[in-house]
Amino acid sequence: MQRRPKQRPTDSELGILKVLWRRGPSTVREVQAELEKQEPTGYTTVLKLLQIMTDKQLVERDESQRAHVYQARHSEQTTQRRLIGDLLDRAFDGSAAKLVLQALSTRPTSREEMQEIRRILDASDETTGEKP
Amino acid sequence: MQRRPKQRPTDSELGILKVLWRRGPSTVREVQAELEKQEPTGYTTVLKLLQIMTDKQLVERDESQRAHVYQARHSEQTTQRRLIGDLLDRAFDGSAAKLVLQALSTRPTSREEMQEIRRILDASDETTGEKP
DNA sequence: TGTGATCTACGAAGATCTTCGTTGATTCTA
DNA sequence: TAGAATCAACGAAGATCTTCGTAGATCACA
Repeated sequence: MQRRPKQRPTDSELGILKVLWRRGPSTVREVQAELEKQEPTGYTTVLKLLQIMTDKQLVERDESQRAHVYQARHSEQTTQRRLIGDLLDRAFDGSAAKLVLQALSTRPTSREEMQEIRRILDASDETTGEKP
Repeated sequence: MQRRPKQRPTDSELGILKVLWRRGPSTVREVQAELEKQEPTGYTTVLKLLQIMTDKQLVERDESQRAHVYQARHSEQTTQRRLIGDLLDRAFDGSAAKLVLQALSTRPTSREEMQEIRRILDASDETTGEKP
């Protein structure tokens, strides 16, 4: 009854990754202090999660100091893309366009951001060949 | 140590919802037969999941016949929006634009779909006031 | 009518997830 | 140098997730 090892980070793991992306390499204590600002989080809870995340290859551990230093193994952007790819396959038949349309109609988007999206679309046009 | 009841469907539950969206109201047997096409899935496994999904309010059950008939409680579009909103909050600081940019740079998008996205952007422009 | 097929309900096993207490080692400090 | 603080490691508890076996009710039909 074994399940395929899921590389997708859980909610708690994602919370820790966010801290590591923001702070860079950090000790358990430092991560715990950051998380504590948002909601009560025990020290050993964070430690255990980081140990599990090390096993899962989500983070790397530097044991050269007594207080081990952890850092995210993949960048925020890479992780975001994986999460999107995951969601695409699970709920959008793999169509990025479907997801984009839903996303745009769900949340407010600033003018600058919409311009940026247009720029991406235009750039993509050029690579695939623009119509005369 | 109780967790907040998560309304987000799990992967297996999403698989069942997909069938219900495609087929409409269905019996356990019908759902199981559909899932079976993709991978071996036991009858009681599907039954149990549908019972749990009934408790979670993900589906509605019509017990007027011996073979109960289940149907999705929320549309595919509504569920997709919830999943996006969830992902936005968990990994994109709530910014739809960030997600859209990553999605577009991750998966190939057809010309027609890009046109559709532009149309959405333009329509959004009109509501917020176009620049002179 | 009786036998086999089909259905729901129930519980349990094994995996994963999250939290936390305890232990023993190391470091700091009065 | 003795006691306090800090650290990693470990295990366990309780929740959720997924799968499946079994029991009991109902139905089809020979």
